[in-house]
Amino acid sequence: MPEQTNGPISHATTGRGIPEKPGLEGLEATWAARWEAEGVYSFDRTATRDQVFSIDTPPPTVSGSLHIGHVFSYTHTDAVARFQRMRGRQVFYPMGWDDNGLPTERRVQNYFGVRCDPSLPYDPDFIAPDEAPKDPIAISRPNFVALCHQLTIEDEQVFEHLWRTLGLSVDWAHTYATISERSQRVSQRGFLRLAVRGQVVQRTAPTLWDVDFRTAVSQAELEDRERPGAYHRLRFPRVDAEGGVEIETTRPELLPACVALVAHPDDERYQPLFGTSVTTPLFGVRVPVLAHELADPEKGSGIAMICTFGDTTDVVWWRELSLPTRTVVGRDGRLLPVEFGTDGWESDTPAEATANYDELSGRTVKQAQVRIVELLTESGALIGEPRPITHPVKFFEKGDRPLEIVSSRQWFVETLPHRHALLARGEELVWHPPYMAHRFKAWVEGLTGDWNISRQRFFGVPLPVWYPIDADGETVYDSPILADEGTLPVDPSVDVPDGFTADQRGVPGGFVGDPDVMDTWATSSLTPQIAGGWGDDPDLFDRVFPMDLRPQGHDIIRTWLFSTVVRSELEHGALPWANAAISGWVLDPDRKKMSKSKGNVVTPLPLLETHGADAVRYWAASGRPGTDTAVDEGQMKVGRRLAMKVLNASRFALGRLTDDDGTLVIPPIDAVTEPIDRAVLARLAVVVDEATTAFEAYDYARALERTEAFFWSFCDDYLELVKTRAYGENGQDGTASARAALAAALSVMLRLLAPVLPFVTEEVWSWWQAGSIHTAPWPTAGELGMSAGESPDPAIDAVLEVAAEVLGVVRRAKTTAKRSMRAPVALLTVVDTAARIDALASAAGDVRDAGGVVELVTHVGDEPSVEVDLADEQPVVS
RNA sequence: GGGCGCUUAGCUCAGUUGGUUAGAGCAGCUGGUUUACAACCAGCAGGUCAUCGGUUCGAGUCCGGUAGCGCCCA
Repeated sequence: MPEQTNGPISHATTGRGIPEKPGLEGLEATWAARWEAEGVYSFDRTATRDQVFSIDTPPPTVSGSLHIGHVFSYTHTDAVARFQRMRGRQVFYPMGWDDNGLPTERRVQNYFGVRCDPSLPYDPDFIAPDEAPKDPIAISRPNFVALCHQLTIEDEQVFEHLWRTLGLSVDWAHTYATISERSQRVSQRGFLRLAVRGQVVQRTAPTLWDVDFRTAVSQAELEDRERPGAYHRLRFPRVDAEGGVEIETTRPELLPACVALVAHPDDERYQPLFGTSVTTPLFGVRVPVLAHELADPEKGSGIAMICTFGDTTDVVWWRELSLPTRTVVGRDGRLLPVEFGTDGWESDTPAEATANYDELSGRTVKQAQVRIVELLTESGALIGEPRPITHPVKFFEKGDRPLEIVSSRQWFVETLPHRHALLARGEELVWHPPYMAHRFKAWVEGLTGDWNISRQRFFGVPLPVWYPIDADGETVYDSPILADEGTLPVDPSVDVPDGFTADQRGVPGGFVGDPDVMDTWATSSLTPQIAGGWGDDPDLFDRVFPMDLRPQGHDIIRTWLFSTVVRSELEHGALPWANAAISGWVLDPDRKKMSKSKGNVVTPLPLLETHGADAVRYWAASGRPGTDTAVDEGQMKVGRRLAMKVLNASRFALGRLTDDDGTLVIPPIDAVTEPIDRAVLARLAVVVDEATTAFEAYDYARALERTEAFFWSFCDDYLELVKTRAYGENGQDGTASARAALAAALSVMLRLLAPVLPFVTEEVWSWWQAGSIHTAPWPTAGELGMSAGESPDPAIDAVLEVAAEVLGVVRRAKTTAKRSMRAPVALLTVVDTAARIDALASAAGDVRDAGGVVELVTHVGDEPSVEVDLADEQPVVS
């Protein structure tokens, strides 16, 4: 570890000296390599929990494209991490790669031109073709998974290069991947612990289903999309009375799955019908007319048909009204074969019903809708023409066709029973910015079901479960065989449960592995446990968990943040972290949301190469917490200008501290005696307080803004005012004062800027200081001769204020007269209050030097004025 | 339909418990280069703080209404 300096200044310079022509080129590669070699960011795992600042970093999806949004939010986190490190905390800042799940599957399919067919045997000699063929090659699941691993390793290297170029201060020794063996072990262990407590259970239940991916999805993965549809008005004849009931539906093809009609209990139109029955058109199935509050009297005719299942409301009705299940939509999105007149499919007209249904069987829901409308029209059950509407339809967020709801056997993590506890955790968590807490609250309050974690996919963490096969060859799902925790991770399609032998797989009296994998969120919800070594490294875990900080985007509050809180609540009865810092989105330069389909996604590496890492970080750190921010190359140029200014101003300031023989002379802080020098340090002390307070509240943007504003005025005014005195060539008094102030101010400013501009500040630090600036102590007001929270002495502060103002008037006069800034001022006459004249007197020499003033005359008077008499010009009065 | 956020200079944004004349950067304009910096410096100009009303001695700031934009959830 580099040694930390105690004060701001080390008297014997240990740096490598000031370069003639400093530059920004190549700083990223140089310092990234040096930091790695010297272990500047390595986590000291002997630190106790109160000394540690631990961060649950979002593992980026490595199969996704590199996106400027990554740079944005990760920079915010890194700035906070660097601040905490300089404050003396041991920062636990691991990086993860999210390579688990569907995005990787899709990328592998497209990249190699393959598709997974789990029925095929493993081919040990399979090699992916160099170029993806037009028609995908079918390969076995083990071959497919191998390709997934192969590709993610390449993708991870691309990301790591980006992070290192950006200068993230992560400890690369703690890197993890969500599909790695350890992640699988933690994920499966988490599942088993839930299973033992009965908090994850298997049941057959209505499941949101994507017919293209052929997998279940969870509520958190839904999104609504506006789609055209049409209301079809259908007439249901009454069973024991004349007349009929007219309902409206957007999904007439689900008529054979109808199990009831429903209206609002207060709806007077339908109250006489409650408790009676009607029959479905075409199919002659008797269904009851029932009452439920969720029926909307304003919608359609005010009475709806309940089908198993058309939408999530159907599920609620089905469950709360204890209705039977008639499944017609299969997992491929086509209508299943049905024989009316059989058990569960009773009909008044079974032959006719079956004949009608045969017209639909095997068709997709879309095709079936066309056909059933024709049948309904012929039979006269369709009243009028279908009425076109646009309405929100539920999609899997990665899917292309509307979700269906099918009844299937799945594993569910219970969430609904813990809703109250989860809401309490949401209030306990400190949100930055605070209003983001609403998103979490609204999501938890809107939960409609437990969390389905089974996915019928190939690349993922397998459920660590087998099932016995009875003597008749039937799988006994009710008696799952859980894996032994000591054997994790397991793959039930390869591994054999205790008490069985491999040749008993799939035979009567034997066993079968659960074919499903877990939802990626079932693993990603455990990133604090994975990164912290839960179960594998309890010593580490105790030092880092619960973590201090979860940084993430607001778009994944309902998924990642929510699921992580659920798992920590169920497993540890605690929050997984104390703080959540929610970053905004990056918008394209025209402030539009970036998306692949729009083709406006900005990739980060070219920007880093053009402007430099510090400049890109400056742009990112200017985006306030939680605020959406547009990509702004102008802002990056400003950042680069700031970095250049840091180089030049530092070189200049340090040059003033160098004696003729080239040695750096830095007087101690108590050599600062001149009022104007004391004033600048007092102002800087206020900035230190402000920046510290801001960083403690995770407001890196405010800290940067305050520091930057001070730095520019420091360069524009103070540096100009003291440059001559600091030289000590004119034999002036106060040279030591100026030098001490310059050195102290520079040291403090560099450290204030270090979290945002790690490269240029480290470069300058290395000129004159030992060790890395990133492990140097965060500056304090105390080292500037002030107390924390102390206000500057007004009389002292006025010296800098008046001097800067007068200098400004002199500059304006020269600019107005179109003269060089070097043009001499023959006579400068200042009239002001006695106090301000006194203040100016304290800095008279500096003002004369900075303004090129030959003669300075001051008067006390009621009407303040500054008169600038340039040689050979008319006097300019201000 | 419910909730959250936003609206300040041409653009992007600060403006913290209400308190002098509302600030910064970018862009624009006018000038200036040889001992830190032309990838620079100095200066100038630019605003009915979305809108209407209320509280107050005093409102960009607090309260209410309206409009527009964005997001989340139904």
